[in-house]
Amino acid sequence: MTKKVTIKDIARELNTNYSTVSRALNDSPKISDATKQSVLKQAKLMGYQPNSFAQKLKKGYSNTIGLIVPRINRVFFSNVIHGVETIAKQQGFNVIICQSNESVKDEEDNVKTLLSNNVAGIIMSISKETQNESSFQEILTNKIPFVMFDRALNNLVSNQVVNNNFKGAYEVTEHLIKQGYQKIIHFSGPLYINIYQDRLNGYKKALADYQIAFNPDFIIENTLTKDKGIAAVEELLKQKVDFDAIFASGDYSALGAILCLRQHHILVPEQVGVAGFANEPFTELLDITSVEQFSTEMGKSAASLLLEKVQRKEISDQYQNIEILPQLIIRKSTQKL
Amino acid sequence: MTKKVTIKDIARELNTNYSTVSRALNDSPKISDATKQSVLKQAKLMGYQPNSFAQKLKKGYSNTIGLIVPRINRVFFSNVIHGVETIAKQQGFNVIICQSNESVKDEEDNVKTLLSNNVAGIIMSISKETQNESSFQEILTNKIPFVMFDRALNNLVSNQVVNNNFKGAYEVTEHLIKQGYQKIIHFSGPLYINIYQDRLNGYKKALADYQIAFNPDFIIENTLTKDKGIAAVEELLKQKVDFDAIFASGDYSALGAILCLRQHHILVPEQVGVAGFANEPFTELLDITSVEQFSTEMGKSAASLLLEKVQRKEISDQYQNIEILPQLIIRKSTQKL
DNA sequence: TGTATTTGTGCAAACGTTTGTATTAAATAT
DNA sequence: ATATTTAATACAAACGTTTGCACAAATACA
Repeated sequence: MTKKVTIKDIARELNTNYSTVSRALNDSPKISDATKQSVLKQAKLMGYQPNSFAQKLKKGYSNTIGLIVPRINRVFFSNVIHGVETIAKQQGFNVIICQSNESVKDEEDNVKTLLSNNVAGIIMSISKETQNESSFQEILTNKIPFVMFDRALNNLVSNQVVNNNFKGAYEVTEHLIKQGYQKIIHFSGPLYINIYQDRLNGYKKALADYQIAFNPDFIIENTLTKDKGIAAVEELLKQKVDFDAIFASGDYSALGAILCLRQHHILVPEQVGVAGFANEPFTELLDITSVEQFSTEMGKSAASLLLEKVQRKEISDQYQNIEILPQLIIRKSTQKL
Repeated sequence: MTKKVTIKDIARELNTNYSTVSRALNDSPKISDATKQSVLKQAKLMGYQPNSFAQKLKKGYSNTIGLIVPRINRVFFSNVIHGVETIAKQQGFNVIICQSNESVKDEEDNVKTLLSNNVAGIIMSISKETQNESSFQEILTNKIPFVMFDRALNNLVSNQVVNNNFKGAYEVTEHLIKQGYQKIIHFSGPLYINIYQDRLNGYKKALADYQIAFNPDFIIENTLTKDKGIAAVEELLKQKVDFDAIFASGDYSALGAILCLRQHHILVPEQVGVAGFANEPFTELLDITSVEQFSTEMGKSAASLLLEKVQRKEISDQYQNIEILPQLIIRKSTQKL
């Protein structure tokens, strides 16, 4: 580990004072162009790299923001991270990424780490375990800018960037109806999670708007995995339920449904239309209708919102609530016409 | 932003010197238990958070490592990140993640950022553009521990964690042969990239070992996308090439091949067996034989290796080369028997 | 009782910057 | 020519820690 070059070294070499070097490097108007040139040249020559700790210590703030996600290696979240990174970098900020592993305890640790790293602000999506703000109370009391995305606490007023799940579900259902499907099954996720509740509501509203009676038996609540999708269709067929479409609140269960239908030689979309939700990469590959959630956009929005707050040092009680409009992606699996 | 509590504040409150407070917080043996107690109590009371910049400045090193990947939101890389994070956290290190966006220039910027953040070491996978070490020369001259993973420069001696692509390809091919396939097409990626070259070599070796003549016409070099896979099969059928299996060096092109074959009512695996490489999530969903690369393990290995170097401050010329053994995942798409 | 040792604490320098103020030299005004 | 302003640079303090050294009090040893 060779000794680091400091501004003092440069100053010594140039027979000048290190404050001059500092100002020259920061392009201060008090320094003549000639010296700026020579300092810059010498700095490059000696391979000078500013010591960011010293800078941050002196300045009292860092150009770093924190990002807490439940899991880094999930398509949705890695896209959000990508979005956050993009905006942050544009504005000269670094991002420290933490994962909570869906655990409240880890979440709390992450918050501590970020705070002692003096981040300028924090963006987070809470873990599935998180029921209240105790794990990130310190953010709130420390009063640094804070933005929640996707999953948020509904009883906590804060800056938020969330999806309009209601609308997404409404559009899927509407599309199915317009394609001529009438008996639409809905695979829902656990209804205590608000996003699934919202989607169910969107589905109901669309039915109502098109004068289709809502049938509670058509709601199948499960965990939306591929296997649950298969099992659900298997059961429907066994019970000889009369249906002509499935709107699954998650892509994996939509896939399962399709695989099972195909197994039974039931044509998709001709006999049964199937749509998912989330626009997982495989839906494109398999031509499954789904709903794009613009995860990268969500990350960008969250970062923009946070950095706006950071820049103007406004920790006001003015909270902002940004809604991302999802987009229906129509593919073969629902195109009967 | 409330004023931060410092050790001086604590010292003042306790009518003692701040050096005593510092030592007490660091559990120095020179401090009596009584004072330690009272300091700790007071620190908690006042909500003290150490200023990590001051600490890092003073200590001259940080418990942070840098990670540069081409893209954060790729399944492979996000898994690697996950692995790195896991090990780093275990050992009390933070990770700063950067993405090069497959650009040499960004790569260079990332290196600069990381170095000025005084990271203790750097893990990276080079961009597709990167042909030599110029973009990260500074790491080498600064002599901080450095580990490359997956993509590495073949003419640069360094610590590496790479996949044994040769073996992976060999096993796929061997498996196909053992299933009774004899006329095996190989979709290869660009052969100037070493991983594809390695896979091709593995394929050739397996053929040789099982006394199957190598037919150069069976090698189709493209970019391994879904569309290229479709196009390639379309062409094979048009040319009436006699083949009974396809080993694609990437999963997407394997998928394309399957979709195209299905379109032409050719049964997979009965008439044609198809295998991919990388074990992308969708291969499991669609039952496509592929090769697992243990990306999370790769991240863990890279992090362990780096941290080992970091801990013992050994920047010796002793480089380590860790090989990850890939695993053939046999699924329906190649199970003729 | 006096000296040596241990134990705990205080003092002050240092890490590498930024930045307010002082100083000098040059340029302009009187 | 001298006084005044301006421009460029130098000096020094500060950011919040860690840590070597000095010191005082308490204990041990002779």
